[in-house]
Amino acid sequence: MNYLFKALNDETRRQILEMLKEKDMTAGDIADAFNISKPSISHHLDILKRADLVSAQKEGQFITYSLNTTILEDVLKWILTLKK
Amino acid sequence: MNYLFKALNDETRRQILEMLKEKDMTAGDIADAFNISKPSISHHLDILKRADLVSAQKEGQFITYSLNTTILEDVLKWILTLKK
DNA sequence: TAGGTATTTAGATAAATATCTAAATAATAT
DNA sequence: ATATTATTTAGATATTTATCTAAATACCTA
Repeated sequence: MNYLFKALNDETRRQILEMLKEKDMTAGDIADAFNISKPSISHHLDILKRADLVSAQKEGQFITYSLNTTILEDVLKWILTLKK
Repeated sequence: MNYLFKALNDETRRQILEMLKEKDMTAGDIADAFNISKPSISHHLDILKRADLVSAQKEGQFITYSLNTTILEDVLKWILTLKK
């Protein structure tokens, strides 16, 4: 739960998730969408991956990232229990 | 949205919300439930208040905090849009 | 195998944050 | 009025985190 909230607590990472909602993207394409260095984006992707919010598929030279929404169930449940 | 996720990104603060779900509590009672100094808890309560996740009612010498779940709708909506 | 492209890892740095103690504020009670 | 209790504010510190540049790794192609 901690990892999840940590991963979601960053505007850049949330935007990455929103982009991946539309379509799978390579690390490079994701990085190009931001005014942030590739290593920094790589770090953000790593955090998202550790939180299981995205998955990575190596395709030759490229690494394609996909959104994983199943883990979001946990957040949803937690919030819903608060709302009684 | 940023404030909200920031506020939720802390185990202590999430526990406070869970406690307030059960019943309203004074700052002191909340602080007593943790192994953390009162000023630190006061700071956490301030962050929750700024995020509009709790409200505070002054009752004489005491300040009673209550959970405010309406703002959680925003988080729910954001997550649900990700889930398509 | 040599060179190019995609991505990550390593190491450094500045900013944000959680925590503490001490002091300030505010209300109550003697 | 003074002391006591509840809470916050101020200031300091250690840890975490987002970012950068430079270097390493991995794959592809000629």
